[in-house]
Amino acid sequence: MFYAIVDCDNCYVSCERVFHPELKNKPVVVLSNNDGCVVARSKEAKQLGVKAGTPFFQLERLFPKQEIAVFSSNYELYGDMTARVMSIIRRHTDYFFRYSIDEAFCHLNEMRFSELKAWGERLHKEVERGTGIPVSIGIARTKTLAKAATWFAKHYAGYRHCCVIDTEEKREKALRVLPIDEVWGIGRRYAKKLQAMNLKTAADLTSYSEGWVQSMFNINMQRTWNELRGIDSVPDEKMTAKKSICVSRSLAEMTNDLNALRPHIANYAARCAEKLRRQQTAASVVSVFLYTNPFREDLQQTFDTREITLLTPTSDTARIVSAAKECLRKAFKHGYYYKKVGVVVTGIVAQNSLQTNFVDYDAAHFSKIKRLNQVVDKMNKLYGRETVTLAAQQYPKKQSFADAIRHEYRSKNPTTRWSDIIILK
DNA sequence: TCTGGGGTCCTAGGACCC
DNA sequence: TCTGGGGTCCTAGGACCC
Repeated sequence: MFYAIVDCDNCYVSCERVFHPELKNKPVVVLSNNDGCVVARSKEAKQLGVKAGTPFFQLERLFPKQEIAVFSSNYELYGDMTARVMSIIRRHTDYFFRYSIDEAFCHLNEMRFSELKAWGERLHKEVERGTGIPVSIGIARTKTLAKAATWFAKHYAGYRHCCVIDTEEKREKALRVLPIDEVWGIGRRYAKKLQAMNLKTAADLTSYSEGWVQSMFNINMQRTWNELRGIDSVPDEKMTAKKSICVSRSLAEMTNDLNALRPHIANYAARCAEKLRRQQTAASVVSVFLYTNPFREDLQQTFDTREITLLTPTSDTARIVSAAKECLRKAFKHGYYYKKVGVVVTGIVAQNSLQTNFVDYDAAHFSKIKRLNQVVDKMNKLYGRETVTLAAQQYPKKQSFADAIRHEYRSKNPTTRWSDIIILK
């Protein structure tokens, strides 16, 4: 069996470019929420030396002479575009699962090199034709090697967007070229540690014994070591079922006002409930956290969190919002300026296997609430996200959830918003 | 002035129990 | 005077991913 990983190139930038073809071959970046820092860069922006995570306010100072196109992040657009990419991938394989917003792993049966290569090149073409988004494809016997293959597909045009590692010779050659810090599973910290020991490529790592790797690092590095040697060690299940759901934001402005935090927390809690329902699960623990701004060294710092365990797991918006509001009230401390706040739900179970607590359980009420939430989800899907909300989710001054954070350079939503689509007569 | 968001896993150490 | 030992559970912190 082979794994293929299909990865959208510079995903957010590619999504924006579909509707701005004039930006092809130009430096483009996409910013995080609040227009905080750079989260996606086009190839040209990378070549200019724009680093991931650069704060936006530094960009102009660092690149005064360059014309760089800048977009605020527009997750509605990226979600819709990548869903289209995924549906095309689905048609090309018997089994696949989404790994992140812009990546999917596929299982491929035993095929010869020429067939694997042709499969990848065909998929690339169809995704590009169907969505306008370029993808890179890596194929190998383990997920880590497939990831390595996509690195080659992206870095060498000769692979025509698809690199296959199907023999021992190719595996060994690839490892000798792949820099240690490009290995999937080795981040900045470990890369530094390995480089300090004079290990520079993936092959340098695999030349050491498993015992050495285990004693110097941990079980994760041992898995990576095995995967690089061609032994499948990262099971699919490890990467699918979600154990927690979190919705959080940095606020546009710090606040020490409990009332100002309430609508934020209510909205994040409501979004958690929606996510639970979408994946047909329920949660039994609701928690809220409040951070001050770590960059403001002149101010007192605090990290406050509270959680509540519900008698029965639920995905009901009203229930989760009210629990979150209670957490907020208990966690909040006067005299601190909070900057980042969020809601986390854990203790997640499948909705159809709900362990109900009989003290808390009323079948008729339960099914009413379930229907209510279904109707709300449907309306919000049809007419836009905040068509129906709880009063607690309302911001003063009729702001919407999306307006409550800064998005100065946001593109329109040509694929999902009625108002932006030309109506045919 | 301005510094993202959403996840997972492992490990060490403390609390607690018998 | 002398200060057990093993198991489990929880939490915080640190590492990783996109």
